[in-house]
Amino acid sequence: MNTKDLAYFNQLIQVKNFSKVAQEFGVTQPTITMAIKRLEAEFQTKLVLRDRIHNELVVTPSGEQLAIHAQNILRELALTQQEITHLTQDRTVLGLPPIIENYYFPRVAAHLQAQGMLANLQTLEGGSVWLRNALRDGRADLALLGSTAPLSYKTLVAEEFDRQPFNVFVAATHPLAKRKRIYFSELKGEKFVLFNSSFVHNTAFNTLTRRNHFRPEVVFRANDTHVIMNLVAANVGVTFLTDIVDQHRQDVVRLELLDDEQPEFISSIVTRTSHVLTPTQKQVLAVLRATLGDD
Amino acid sequence: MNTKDLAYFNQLIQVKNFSKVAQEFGVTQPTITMAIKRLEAEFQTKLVLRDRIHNELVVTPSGEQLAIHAQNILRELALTQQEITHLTQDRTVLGLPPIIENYYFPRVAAHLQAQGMLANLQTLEGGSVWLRNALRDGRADLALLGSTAPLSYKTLVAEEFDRQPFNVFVAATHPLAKRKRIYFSELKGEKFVLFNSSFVHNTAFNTLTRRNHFRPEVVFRANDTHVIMNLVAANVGVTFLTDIVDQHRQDVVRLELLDDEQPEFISSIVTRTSHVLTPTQKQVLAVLRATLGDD
DNA sequence: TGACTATTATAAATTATTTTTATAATAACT
DNA sequence: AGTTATTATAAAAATAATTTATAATAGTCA
Repeated sequence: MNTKDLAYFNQLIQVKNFSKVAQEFGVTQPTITMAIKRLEAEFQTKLVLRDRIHNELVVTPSGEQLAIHAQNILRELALTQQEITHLTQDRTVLGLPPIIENYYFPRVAAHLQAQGMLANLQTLEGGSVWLRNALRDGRADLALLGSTAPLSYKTLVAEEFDRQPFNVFVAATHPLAKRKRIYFSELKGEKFVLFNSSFVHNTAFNTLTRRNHFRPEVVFRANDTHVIMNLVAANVGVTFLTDIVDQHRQDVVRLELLDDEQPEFISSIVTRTSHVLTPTQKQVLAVLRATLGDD
Repeated sequence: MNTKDLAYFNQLIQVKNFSKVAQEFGVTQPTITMAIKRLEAEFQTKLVLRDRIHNELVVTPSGEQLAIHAQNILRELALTQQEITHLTQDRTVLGLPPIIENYYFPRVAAHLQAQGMLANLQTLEGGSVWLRNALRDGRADLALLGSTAPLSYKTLVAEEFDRQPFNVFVAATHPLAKRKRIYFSELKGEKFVLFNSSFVHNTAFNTLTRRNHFRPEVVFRANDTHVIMNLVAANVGVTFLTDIVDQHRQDVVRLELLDDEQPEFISSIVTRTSHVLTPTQKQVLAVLRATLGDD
């Protein structure tokens, strides 16, 4: 079976017009007719029907079924091409969410530079969820990801290297500032300044507010921890962050949480199950493990 | 790209001999040579190397990479064929682990029979783990599966319909028989008669023994709950089962567990994410939901 | 109604691809 | 050196895919 036929079919399912598909692929219309016929013969089933009454193409259940698998196969082929290109050109793309890039990466970068590996290394920035998908479809080869629960996917292998509790930060002048430890429920009624760009922080925060049955009043959301800390220092509100973004300021106090079963910021080195690592990628991985592992 | 080339390549990786692969596929040897050349041209990389010194075929990293994806693609194609066959022939294969078949299925069967659907329905028996794989590769279309944690896989959709706590069963003459509820830790030192064929029961049991730091003395394992119950009645040992396998006997007493965070026997209706259901399969699913859902 | 349009199907010719046949090349083994 | 096992190469043959040209079907509109 030719995968080209699957590509034709996949496109036909989308645009529901043989002639348009032919145009898009730069072939003539009978090519598409024949391709579909071949697939119908191969799977011994009708794939599309012509609804003359409403003048449109109807996809049979078998067609729907094939469409799903055709997509999977085409995705798999594209990924293969991506991976082999990275493999032969010795390209290494490391996915880094901003928080992890700020806190963990400088340490790693020094070691990588020392071994002359920073040159071949390309970084790809984005949120943890976005990067997970980038890793899945081959745009990245390795990634450091944050999560609240241990990552577990069939297509990805995650290796946890750090766990950080979430903390509450309040202005030094805030009534709670004298405390070292508080329960999250004590924040009921507080105003919050939150981190916008981190899916992980927000997930953890939402878990805690839901568990403690309150609707938080979020007065501002920022993408920069410095901005957040400045607002907290000015008593605009309190915030909820991990210690790894703390700048140890005089005017802001860190409070630990006393709650049982707190969410944690879990950092993991993640790779694709199906990916064969280049020597460089293996080295990068080794450096990541050595640098981040014994924390 | 022709998937036949992937099949040739996949086989070549296994047997590492062009001539043998040709034989197995009933083609001549240059066919294989050419197929590999086509793939190497397509992906612009060497896939295999000839190690003249050790006289064997070496697979390059790119080759390893392609091999992984070739397998995935071939599996996907086989699954497609399976699913379309079931779809066009209106075949429905329902996977049932023995415990679930005994307890839940009789109720369902009555309803299915009433609607004349029992004829087209084929059942496939096997352990929960084995059935999960059968479902994945298309040997089954639907399955009822037991598990200790909610099932969550990318390729499968699980719909929980029941949760049962595990219980301990002891002979009526056993010292613990007067109790209604016990802690699992109180079973330290007991002899156990266990269920052999259930992965789920064993997982749950192991979790509890590990958590309570003891090595259970298992004196017998059986595949039939009646055998187990007879042994328990005869005070050969105590057992650990869900209530759904209980036959409400006079000579055996059921004890509930008082432990926090007990494992549970979770029963789910499971289907494949990629699977398009036939009308019959939809009906079967509806009956399953209606019969099992409002418990 | 009949000309016109948009769409898909069919058949023969053409082109491209795959497989075979025949044979060469390489290197290990005796 | 001859033999064997293995893969590569080249030309011929066989298959398969695509195009060209045209038919078929049904809807649209004057």
